[in-house]
Amino acid sequence: MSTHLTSSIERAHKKVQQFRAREQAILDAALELLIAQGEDRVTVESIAEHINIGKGTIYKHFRSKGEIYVQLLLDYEKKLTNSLQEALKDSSAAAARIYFEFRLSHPERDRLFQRLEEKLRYDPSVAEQIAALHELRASNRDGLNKMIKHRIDIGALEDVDPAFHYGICWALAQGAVELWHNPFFNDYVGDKQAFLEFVSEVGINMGRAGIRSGKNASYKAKS
Amino acid sequence: MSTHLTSSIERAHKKVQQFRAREQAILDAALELLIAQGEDRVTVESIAEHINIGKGTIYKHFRSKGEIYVQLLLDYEKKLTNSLQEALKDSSAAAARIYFEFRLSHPERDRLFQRLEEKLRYDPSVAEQIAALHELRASNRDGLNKMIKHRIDIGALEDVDPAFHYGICWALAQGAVELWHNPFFNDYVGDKQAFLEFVSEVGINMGRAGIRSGKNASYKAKS
Amino acid sequence: MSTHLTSSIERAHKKVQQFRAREQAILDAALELLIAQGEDRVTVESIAEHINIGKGTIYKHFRSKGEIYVQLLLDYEKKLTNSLQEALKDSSAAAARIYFEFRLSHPERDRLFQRLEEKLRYDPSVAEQIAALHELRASNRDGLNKMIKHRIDIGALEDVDPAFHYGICWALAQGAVELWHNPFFNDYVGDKQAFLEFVSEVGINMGRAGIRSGKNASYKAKS
Amino acid sequence: MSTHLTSSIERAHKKVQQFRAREQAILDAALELLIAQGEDRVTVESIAEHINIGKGTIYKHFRSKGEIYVQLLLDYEKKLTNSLQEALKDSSAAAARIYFEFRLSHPERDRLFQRLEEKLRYDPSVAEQIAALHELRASNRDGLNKMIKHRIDIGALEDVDPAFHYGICWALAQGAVELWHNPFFNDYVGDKQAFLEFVSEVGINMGRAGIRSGKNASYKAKS
DNA sequence: TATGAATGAGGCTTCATTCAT
DNA sequence: AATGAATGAAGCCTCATTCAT
Repeated sequence: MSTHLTSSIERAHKKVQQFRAREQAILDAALELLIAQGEDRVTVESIAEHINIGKGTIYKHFRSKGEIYVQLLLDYEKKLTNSLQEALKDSSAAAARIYFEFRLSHPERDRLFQRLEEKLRYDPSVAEQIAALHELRASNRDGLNKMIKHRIDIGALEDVDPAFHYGICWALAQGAVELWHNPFFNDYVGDKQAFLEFVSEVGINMGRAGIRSGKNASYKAKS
Repeated sequence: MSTHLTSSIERAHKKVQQFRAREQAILDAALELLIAQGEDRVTVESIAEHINIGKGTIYKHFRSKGEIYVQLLLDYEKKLTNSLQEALKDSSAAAARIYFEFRLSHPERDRLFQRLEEKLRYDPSVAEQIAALHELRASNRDGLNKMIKHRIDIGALEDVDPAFHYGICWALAQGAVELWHNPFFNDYVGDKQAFLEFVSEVGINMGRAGIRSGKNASYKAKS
Repeated sequence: MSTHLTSSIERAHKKVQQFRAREQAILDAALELLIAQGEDRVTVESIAEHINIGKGTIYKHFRSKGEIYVQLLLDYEKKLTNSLQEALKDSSAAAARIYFEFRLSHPERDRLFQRLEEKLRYDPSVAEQIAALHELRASNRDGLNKMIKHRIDIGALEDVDPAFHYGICWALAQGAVELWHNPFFNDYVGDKQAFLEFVSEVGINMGRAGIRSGKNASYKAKS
Repeated sequence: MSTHLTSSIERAHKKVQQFRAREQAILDAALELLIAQGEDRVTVESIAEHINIGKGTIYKHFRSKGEIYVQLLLDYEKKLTNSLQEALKDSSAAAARIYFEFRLSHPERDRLFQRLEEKLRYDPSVAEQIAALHELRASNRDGLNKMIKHRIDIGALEDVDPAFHYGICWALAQGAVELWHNPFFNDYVGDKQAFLEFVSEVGINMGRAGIRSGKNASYKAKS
């Protein structure tokens, strides 16, 4: 009886595990296809076929196509959070480096999530998860912000609104990612990998104090 | 007889003008709706309704939905070309400023065109126009390139592959545009306009010689 | 004054002539395009463009696209009528030869008209003209019929319902025309022209008395 | 357990059968409507409505409207193949009789398929199936050809290019089928069924040696 | 629970015909 | 009379989601 009970529990446990695994398989398949084919060409059916399950099964795990995508967004943001967490412990510029490296190491992925988020931003059926995503991102931002402030205080960064420092890093990373996918540049920039390194380098140094000329511009923080 | 002839010509002329005007109305409506609703939510029918014409009328002016979009792309690129032409006459940094200002002055528009181009890039039905677009852009790029080279020669810009300078400007502008649309940032960066100015400022100075630390990185030009 | 009047009449006359000529031009263009492109690919616009007139002009001459096509049908049938008229004066087999030659000399045209007629057969807007067409054809048929009867009487043709003789000639001509357009046969029958000659030959002799074996079949006329 | 398994398999089997049945229902509905209304008036929606299924369902079974039609073509040609196979075993004229009977027994169907094939012939989306169709037909043709050759050798058929014999049979059958649909003839030929028998009879005897007069025509095989 | 057949709203495009100039 | 811009019905096809088994 005891063995029976145990095995029953075990079986149930195994089932739960399988269920979880399948969920992950769906997410992996979706991500793979999204990167390979673009956001507009992936259908629920193609995801199901790619992992040999029925289309209906996907709807046992996710309430809509959108929910698959938000989940991907959340997972991605969590990874970034984890990477930053460590680097933010001291207030060095290390976090900036991590940030750039994280985003630029897989430009296709990064851009995909940008696009995905746009699609979902005003979809009421995933509003809740989008809110969770933004919360996560706010925490990352606040961590970086704190670091930026500290570096402004010690004179390492120019004294402007810390949001500007963050924003410009975001923008440069974002732009580099877009550029990566632009075939027009692919034919023009010879060594794309070297270029991304260059971007990181520039990005990390971008806000250093004393390097810009427009010292009296309106956006300067009033000391 | 002569007046009659004249008025006949005039009438024909008027007709042509009206036709052109309608074409422009379609383009304007398309642009307006694209910016307001996003690329995926605009239908041919909605464009037609927006200016109170029949769906079929649009196909008198454009062979496909895609052709409307390419036309918008071309018009935009031509405007940029005109703006740059002037500034590129001397080889100062003025062109860089123009470039940033042009792209950042209407971020919604700029981003829209980015997205549009992606959609059309491999659409065989507009391949020809896309080629024309790329030609135009290449000429802009070459103009900027020449200016960059000159500024490297006089020591004003760091001596790396000129494509890198161009690329990083493109990327920063691109990223700033994306950021502009990110509601997450909208809530965070207080004065968005000031931020864009900051971006321009940083962008223009980004590649100045002697301001970065990573002097021995692989991407440095061998002197 | 008289000259003035004359020239006025002349001008009016010329105008009428031009109008007629234009009508013929429309018909010619339609026929040409129909043969070149197939019945389903010809549009009213393409006809107008082909002769450099406005689309609307066509509707000054014909009330609908269908009316253009019926007119073509009628003209074709009239030509056949004229050709037969002569040959039917004596009651020799000459008419049968003329019939085959007429239909097989331009197989594309013949088949086109077959198709056109099908399209129009139940179009109420051209019912009247279709009736006229059938009347014309009936007169041709009756002429042939009379000849057939005579040849049965003199023992030159087998004694079956004359309609059968007519029908089988029609069918063979029709079939040969279809075959002419079948690419499957084009690759198979080496000398298409020779084949059509063979068809004519067989067709003319098809109903000769005393050559078939099934003498007691149900369709035999009871003598 | 065993019963459970069995019933599971049975259920799956049943499902497959139902799917097949529906596919056949679509084909049947399409055929019925095509014959009743003509090739140009049948829409995908009308087919769906006719068997009370959704428009989209049809696209689970066929990739395009064209694929429904090719399937009909293939099924038809296969039936003919089966019928001929038997008759071609000996080299008598039996196959010719079968051929005529097959085509003339359902003239509407035969003509429809002719028309359908024309429509699809250059549709790239069904090129593969059209090729299969032609292969099937070529095999039928070759079978008949062999029989014809044999009958020429034994002096039963006139010594002309065997393709001519085949072609003329095809043409006569084709023409008879066309005639069957021509309302002009419907009013004229009293007993249509008897007429078709007459056609068969004539067709089978058409090429018999020694019955034509034009013995020296260019198309004659040089003995 | 897993399945995949069924659904139908929604999008793009064509073209005969009308009508104001 | 000649024009050609405008129209909109009609057709094909896609795909997220539902639901019976």
